Amino acid sequence: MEAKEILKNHVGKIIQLTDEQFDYFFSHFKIQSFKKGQAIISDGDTVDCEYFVVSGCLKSFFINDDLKMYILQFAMPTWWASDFNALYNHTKATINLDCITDAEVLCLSNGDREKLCKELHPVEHFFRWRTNRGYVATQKRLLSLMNNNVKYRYEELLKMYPELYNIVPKNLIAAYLGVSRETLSRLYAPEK
Amino acid sequence: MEAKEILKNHVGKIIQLTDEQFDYFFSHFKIQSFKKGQAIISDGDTVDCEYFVVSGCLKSFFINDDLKMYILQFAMPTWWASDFNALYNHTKATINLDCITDAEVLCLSNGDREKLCKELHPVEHFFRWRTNRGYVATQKRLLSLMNNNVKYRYEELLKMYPELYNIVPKNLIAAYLGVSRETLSRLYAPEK
DNA sequence: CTCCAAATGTGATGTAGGTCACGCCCCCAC
DNA sequence: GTGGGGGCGTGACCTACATCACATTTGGAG
Repeated sequence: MEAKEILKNHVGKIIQLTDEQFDYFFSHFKIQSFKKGQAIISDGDTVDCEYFVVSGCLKSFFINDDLKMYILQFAMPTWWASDFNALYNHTKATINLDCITDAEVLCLSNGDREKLCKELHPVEHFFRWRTNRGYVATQKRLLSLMNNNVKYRYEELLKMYPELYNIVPKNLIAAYLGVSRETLSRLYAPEK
Repeated sequence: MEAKEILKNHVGKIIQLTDEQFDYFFSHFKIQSFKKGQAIISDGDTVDCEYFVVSGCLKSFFINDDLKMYILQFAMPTWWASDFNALYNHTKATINLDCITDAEVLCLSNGDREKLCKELHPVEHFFRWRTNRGYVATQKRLLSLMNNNVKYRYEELLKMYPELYNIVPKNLIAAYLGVSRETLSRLYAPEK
């Protein structure tokens, strides 16, 4: 399916736009292709865009002073990713975004999003809906991190996103769960 | 200051409404007063409203099977609180909301919020802005929970919200940090 | 096919924070 | 005043997970 179709489908689940409106909306996106391992946003960058994933898989992550990586989000097709803090507040990136697999994305600048939200009321509604979902999901993850052990969190993650199991190496899963790769590896080790 | 003034000030920082528009907006809110310790939302309730804090301090929290409490949010004046997951998705509450101190709130129903968002484009913009802030703040907290130890998180919290130190007992601070009250208490114990 | 790097498994040991138990203080309701 | 419950400190011990070290497997580039 075409990138445009995928976006149209996705947006169409939440709001109705006429074909002309959607064409206008879509005209603000730029399609970009990236190779596995390629960086889209790096720590310290100026962040101008958010990215709608058409194909492939991205990760957004934070690297701490000890070079330990924590993954904020895996972004699969129809997910949106960026360093939203830097994007909204016009600060330098503290979050990295790169490609776990080859990927195609649709790129929308902060300015164009705000322009579109102003011009087309339904678009503003769409982005409110999108952020609501992210907000609620992040709150749930925060609670799960405090309340559940690694094994439970791992199984929840795989239940929610089974496709990750095949695409994403375990060390990255561990970095998402906030645990060392060794501990994750030992979860299903036979009793000694 | 009047509840209406406080809300007007808060909303006015983000969007411009005419006086008539704001009066109309405000007419959908109900003011409510609660006593210290009183519950606003309890686990299992149907959740109809979100709450804008005019005075006092609320907490939203989750209780797990072992009756351990995890605090999602302290809500001070001009903050919004609810079980947003239940509210948006029309499910039963899994999050509780109650009063740490006597409190006055402005209550807005889910239906009225959606109606206002539809009728007044700026209102939709306001709520998008509000959720964006919550989303970004929750992501930061998630990273901090994975990356920083208790002492650091405690000091960050007090730096960000110094007023909590005087209002909120330490066992609740611990429940926010995701740590036992004993550990929090030992943070500044003299070396043995 | 071959080789190297990335991914993964696993043992030994260290440590932050949890849990349980107990005691004190303070404040407010009666 | 006094009794009781909430808030808080602290000792003893426990546990989940981190860290370091090294071995083994695997898959993709040449």
